Amino acid sequence: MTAKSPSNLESLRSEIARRYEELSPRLKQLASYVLDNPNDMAFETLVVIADRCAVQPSTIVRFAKVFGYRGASQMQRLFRDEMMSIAPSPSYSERIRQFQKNSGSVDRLSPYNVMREFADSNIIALEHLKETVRKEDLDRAIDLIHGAHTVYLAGVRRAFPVASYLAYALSHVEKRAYLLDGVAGMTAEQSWMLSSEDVVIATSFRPYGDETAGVVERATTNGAAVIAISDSHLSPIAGKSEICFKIKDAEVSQFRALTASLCLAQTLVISYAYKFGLDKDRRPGG
Amino acid sequence: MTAKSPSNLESLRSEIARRYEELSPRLKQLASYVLDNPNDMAFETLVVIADRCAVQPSTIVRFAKVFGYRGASQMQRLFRDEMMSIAPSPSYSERIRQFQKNSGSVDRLSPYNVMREFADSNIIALEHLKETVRKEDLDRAIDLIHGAHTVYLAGVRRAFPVASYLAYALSHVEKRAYLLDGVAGMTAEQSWMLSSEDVVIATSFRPYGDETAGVVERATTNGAAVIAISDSHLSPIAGKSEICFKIKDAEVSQFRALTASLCLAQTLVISYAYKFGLDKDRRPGG
DNA sequence: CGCAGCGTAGAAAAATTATTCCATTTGATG
DNA sequence: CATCAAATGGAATAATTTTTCTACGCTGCG
Repeated sequence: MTAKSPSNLESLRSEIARRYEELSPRLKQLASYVLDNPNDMAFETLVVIADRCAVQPSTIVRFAKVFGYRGASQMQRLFRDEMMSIAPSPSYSERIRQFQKNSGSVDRLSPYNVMREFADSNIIALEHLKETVRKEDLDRAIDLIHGAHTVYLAGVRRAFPVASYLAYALSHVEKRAYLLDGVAGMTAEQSWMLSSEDVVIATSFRPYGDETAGVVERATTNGAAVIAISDSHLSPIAGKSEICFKIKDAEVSQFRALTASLCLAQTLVISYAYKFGLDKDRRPGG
Repeated sequence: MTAKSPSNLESLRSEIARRYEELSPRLKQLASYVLDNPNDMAFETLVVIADRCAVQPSTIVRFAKVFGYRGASQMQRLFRDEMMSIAPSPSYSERIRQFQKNSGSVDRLSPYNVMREFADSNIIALEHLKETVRKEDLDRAIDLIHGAHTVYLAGVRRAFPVASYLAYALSHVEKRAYLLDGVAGMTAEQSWMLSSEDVVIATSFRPYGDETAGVVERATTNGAAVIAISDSHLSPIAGKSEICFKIKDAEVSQFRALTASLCLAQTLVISYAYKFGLDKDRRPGG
């Protein structure tokens, strides 16, 4: 009876369904509960689950063993994993950890391997991005951009490439865009122009630059909406923003990448272009 | 200390953000982990969480108490509830079906799907990068950078973020780097400085900018080595360069990305840092 | 009617997990 | 430089959760 145990929820499900008829009454009872309440299975303790389907805790253990698991905990893990993969922040850190564990060895620091490692980390970051960015935020951001007279881009140091890319790309989809580049130390003067008709897209990563925070400050004072791209809800720009995209970019031994942030930036621009006019045949990305 | 405790994740989040500054170092450490890894909070045991953010289990309990909970378990419940509400009854196949419906035809241009498509394309581009970049080129490029007195960065328009990122990153690993930004129309004057001791990293994509080509021209005249990052061996900068990395970046309906190029840029900088000194304890990627 | 075999409940034991407590460190202040 | 309060780590303890085990009851069959 203790043979192969299904190693993913899907196959466990079908296994339960398949063998349902041959189960004893109590196990049937439990089986249908298991199929109907996967999230209880993921979160609750045996006592709670047992209680909810009027069964003894030990029955759950028996059930798990019938399906080839060592114990109920083992079976529960399937449900948790499943949930993890659906849920908002699907174990980014977990995957990174896994990945970094694998890549330990002698020649790890050779340029070629650094590149591979970087590429892989970025891939993970992009997958993470797909799973964490919320539809609604994107939609709102794009509407904000559409409504704006001019979009101002703020970002210094590591965030500067993001800001400059946005300025470039927005101009190419015929959206008025102004890069607050601080040339000639005129950040303050530049941000003075912000009005309630405008939108600021501020990008800032730890350690947060004062300049960007200053721009955001000024923006809120002047009534301009702020879209933040940042790495934490604790960032000084997150609090004052209309929408905050929390991006988790790849990191290889302390060096952080921009891949995910730029992917989001591109999404914003292109979605804007798709949604609000701009002749599709043109080549804004050239 | 045991006052009102936030009763939903959202308010806990903002409460954490609000009081972040007044927290002790360890609690801060935990706080940012808590904000960044909600699913770990929901699923893992205290020991595991504690381990992952390099803190004692007891610290988590203390943290929970600071925010008004009776214990860590109480606080964890919030995270679980949140997750529950997000994945109401996440019949797996149901979800899959949902997803596939979304990504077919009608709604393909919705921001959310644009982002997914973009992320996927970038992933493919990164896979491609891993396969096409040659070890030897990387090694030579890094040696060139090492040998250079100063590294000059050239790149306009779409290539500008790459150049600016390189300038930023190189400075942070203590390599003299100078961004030829063309401010005040001084590209010519700026590139005049190039000497045979220097190296130029020139980035240029179709349609190739004259400015960058001009810099490369000047560099070869002055005897400076050129490392090119471009999309074709036929590009005007490819011919005159010591090394040319041919990058195929992702492209979603005419809009091209920068992911692969930036990944390569990061590889160059970090490999350089690994290979030639720089105290590893420092944080150049900040 | 008694016996065998399975299924079950529930208590007891084992394992795991959360919390408390105290000694030590840290950092600030007079 | 001594002193104190706050913060911290880590072991001890408490709570809980899971698993095992045993005894009981039911059902079918000789």
